[in-house]
Amino acid sequence: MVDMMAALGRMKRKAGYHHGDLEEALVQTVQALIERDGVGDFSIAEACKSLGVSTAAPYKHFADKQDILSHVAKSGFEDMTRQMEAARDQHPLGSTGRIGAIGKTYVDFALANPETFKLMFGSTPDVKGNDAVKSVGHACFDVLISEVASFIGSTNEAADSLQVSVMLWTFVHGAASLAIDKDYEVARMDVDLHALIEAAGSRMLGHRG
Amino acid sequence: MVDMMAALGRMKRKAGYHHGDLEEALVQTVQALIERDGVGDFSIAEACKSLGVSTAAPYKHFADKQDILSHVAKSGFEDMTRQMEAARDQHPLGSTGRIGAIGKTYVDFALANPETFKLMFGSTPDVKGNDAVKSVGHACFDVLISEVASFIGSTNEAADSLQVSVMLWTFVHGAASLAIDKDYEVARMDVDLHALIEAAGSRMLGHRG
DNA sequence: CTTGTATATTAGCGACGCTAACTTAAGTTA
DNA sequence: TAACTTAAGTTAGCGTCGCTAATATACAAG
Repeated sequence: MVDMMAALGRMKRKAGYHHGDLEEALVQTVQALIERDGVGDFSIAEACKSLGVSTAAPYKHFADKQDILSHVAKSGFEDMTRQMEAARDQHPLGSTGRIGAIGKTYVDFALANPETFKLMFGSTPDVKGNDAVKSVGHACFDVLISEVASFIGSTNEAADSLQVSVMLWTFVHGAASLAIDKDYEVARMDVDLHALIEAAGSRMLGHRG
Repeated sequence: MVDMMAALGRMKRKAGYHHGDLEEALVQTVQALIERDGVGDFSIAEACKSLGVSTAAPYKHFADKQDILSHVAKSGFEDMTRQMEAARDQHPLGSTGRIGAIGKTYVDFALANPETFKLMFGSTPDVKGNDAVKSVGHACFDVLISEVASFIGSTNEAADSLQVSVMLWTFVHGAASLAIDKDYEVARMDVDLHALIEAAGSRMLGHRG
């Protein structure tokens, strides 16, 4: 018993105190469990078991379950922002390709991390109210919004760029949501997501009707 | 004690057996609790308490919690379908007003029953796999899809009406989702939903570009 | 080496989902 | 009406979970 615990401890210890970095390890483990079981069905207890710590240990690092979820959501926004910026930067300045790349990355992130995506944009009050989450959320939105704004703003058509930004975000978010929830499948529609987004995007960025 | 129980029983008895119609009462009570607490936080136990039955009673009518949720989702689709048909029928045949009315009802239903809406379109496998839910879900989709199809089909533009249907559904679903999850607010955008939908709808039903 | 603090443990409470065994009421038949 | 069947409810209890209190332990600093 003591031997096992000591061995486990050695495996996970990296620096500092007993576990090493239980806080970061918990966020990663919980994120994996959320993707496997869903936000509603995962348990902190299982995360503890797989990390070899007691079920009381997390409460030295987090206030409660919602607090852990907030950290997972924050990490998700950081990842998403990085991916959107990288995709955007592969297209020349001022081109519509930059906007398309951001939108496609938005959808691809949702498909790759559906439950984390739902956590990020769902309405759990404690997560949404968290200041750190709000902050990284704004940074993430700004990548899309400011890109659209700069493109529309540099066009001779004087329509408000904010309205177009909202329209694009709305559409891309709807596509991501219906795709990850398998609603297209349930409605017996097989949808080419990237083509769909391109078609809608050109209508919204083109002449107004 | 016996008096209390007898009195409670009398209050709720309407027809048939002990409670009257615990099955229907549970679906309604659970739906209300879901709207108050969210799909993830409500409890069957509280529904039982408020109905004056033991916590074991529900399992004479439902297999498990997911089964109750499926019945709530089914009821939601039935309500939504009725509302969409009623709104559609207030506009003349063949007009775009019929499509707009359906879309607006979709969003209004989501705003009025946000947690039920998330249950209906979220990806809980047991709920989505339920045959009764699938059936009423198809009926609901068909109201929108067939209306769009009949409008586009009667137009001289020969584009596939299915693509436009998908685009409209996607947009309306995104607007509903971002609105009920308060994501527009978090991104500091105040959005006039009906105007947004009208603007996007006219772009999608208009000339392609 | 002692002291202080961050980190972890054990033990346990209350709520929940669900089951097993039992009781009661409603409907059926003689 | 009395006996039987079955649907609908009860009580008791198991295992899991979120979270807390009290306690132990490892590291850091003086």
